Amino acid sequence: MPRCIQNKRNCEACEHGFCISQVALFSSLNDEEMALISSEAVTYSYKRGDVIFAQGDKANHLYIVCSGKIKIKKYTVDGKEQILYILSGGDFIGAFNLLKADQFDFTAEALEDTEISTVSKSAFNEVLLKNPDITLKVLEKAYERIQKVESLVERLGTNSVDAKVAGLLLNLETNFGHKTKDGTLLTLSINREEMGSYAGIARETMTRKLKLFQELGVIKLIGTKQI
Amino acid sequence: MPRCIQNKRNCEACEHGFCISQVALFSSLNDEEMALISSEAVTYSYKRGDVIFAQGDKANHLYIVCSGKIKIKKYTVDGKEQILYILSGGDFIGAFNLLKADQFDFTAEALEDTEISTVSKSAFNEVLLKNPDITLKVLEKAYERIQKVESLVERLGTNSVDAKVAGLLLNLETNFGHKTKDGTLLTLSINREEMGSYAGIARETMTRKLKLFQELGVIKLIGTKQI
DNA sequence: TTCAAAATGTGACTGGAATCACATTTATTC
DNA sequence: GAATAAATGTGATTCCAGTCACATTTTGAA
Repeated sequence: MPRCIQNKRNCEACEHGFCISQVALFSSLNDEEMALISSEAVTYSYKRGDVIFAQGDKANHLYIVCSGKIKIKKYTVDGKEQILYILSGGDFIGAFNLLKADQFDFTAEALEDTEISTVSKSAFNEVLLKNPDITLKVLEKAYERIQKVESLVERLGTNSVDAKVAGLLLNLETNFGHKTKDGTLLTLSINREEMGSYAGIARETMTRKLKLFQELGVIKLIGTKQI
Repeated sequence: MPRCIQNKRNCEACEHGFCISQVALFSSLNDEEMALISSEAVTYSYKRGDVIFAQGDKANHLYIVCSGKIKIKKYTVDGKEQILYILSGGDFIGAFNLLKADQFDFTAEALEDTEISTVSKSAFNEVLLKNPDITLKVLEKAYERIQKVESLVERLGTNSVDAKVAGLLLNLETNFGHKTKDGTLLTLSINREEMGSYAGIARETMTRKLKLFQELGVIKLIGTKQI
């Protein structure tokens, strides 16, 4: 069950009551199935810093990001936070351990004002059984996630901190950057601490490396939120 | 196409011509489907150090480890090798990017004498289309892989090198350890360099930490290959 | 069995990131 | 808009893992 149930309600952004339209997974559903999921779905609102679910919580729902951004993170044994993914509109989490209602082994936290639709696994499974092709789409998404986290391993395995920062910037650029006339503009929803936590380095080091990269002319910092 | 085709032949370990029996994925197949895959499958032999496939190779086959062990690794931008997984009998790789015949983004190398059966993706897909329940099993395996690599991220994100080594040892213990009367015996198929490459630290540091752990009485080194 | 090659152990050194402390800037709340 | 809290920048310091060099052991091939 998601936290912050005080804001339980339907999604305002779309006609289905929740954001099916945004999720590629459900694009092949017919009206009936769409209705089934819609009737089951509940949307919640979160503000920056709100915990959506935490490591150890029961994982019996599927979480779809309608709008905003969230971070998926783990805590290392020495208490550091390690970010695994940053999810935005259309992304979902909690769908891969289909039938097993086991526990989350990571925490999800909102990075900005975010709307999340939840669907119970039982409803999701019901649709899945009738639409085997959706299983294939889920598998595709699982593969994408594998690729993402494996390349994160590659970045974390690097010794050079410069390379870690560069890798992070490239990753953020491809996922969240917008092309403009003078290069790619990246509007950050994460602070320096979180950038460090994603790249596996300390906050201060991130600050210093970004400054260094700017001096080298590779990037240009606009305020503290845009690159 | 796998490398080392000089040893192309059928698997000696089982009656199907390749090691279907070992793979949980195929346990629900009927004789006909079993025959289809078997007729397509080809088994190859590798010795320690042999490359099975490399980053950039065309990924149009599924690789099943019949016996032995292999490592799946990436190279970081600074040229270091980073191990992602160690696979042993019954494990497989190359099945998640089903229809896409794209390129491998990692390298597979034998850690010891190893037999690998390969099945073309087209044959695999054919069986998959007729057996939707196998897709679910594939998804389960994908989820297992996600969990493995995500916990690797957690370990690599740790600052404490002691914790990295401890994490590695626990991981190896659960996957490859054998219980004996005085604790768990771990027979290593990887050397100190590779242990370091899995844990994200240098070879010399691994040597030193193992020595330290032994002095602390946490582990006992038997020769260089058993813990 | 011998010899060469690979793996491991070990000391010395160094660099650079983590950490700490605190000033300064930016964001939030009332 | 003022007050407070959070985020960021920055210097100083420390420490420990990476690196290099080389001795020693183990392995494997001839």
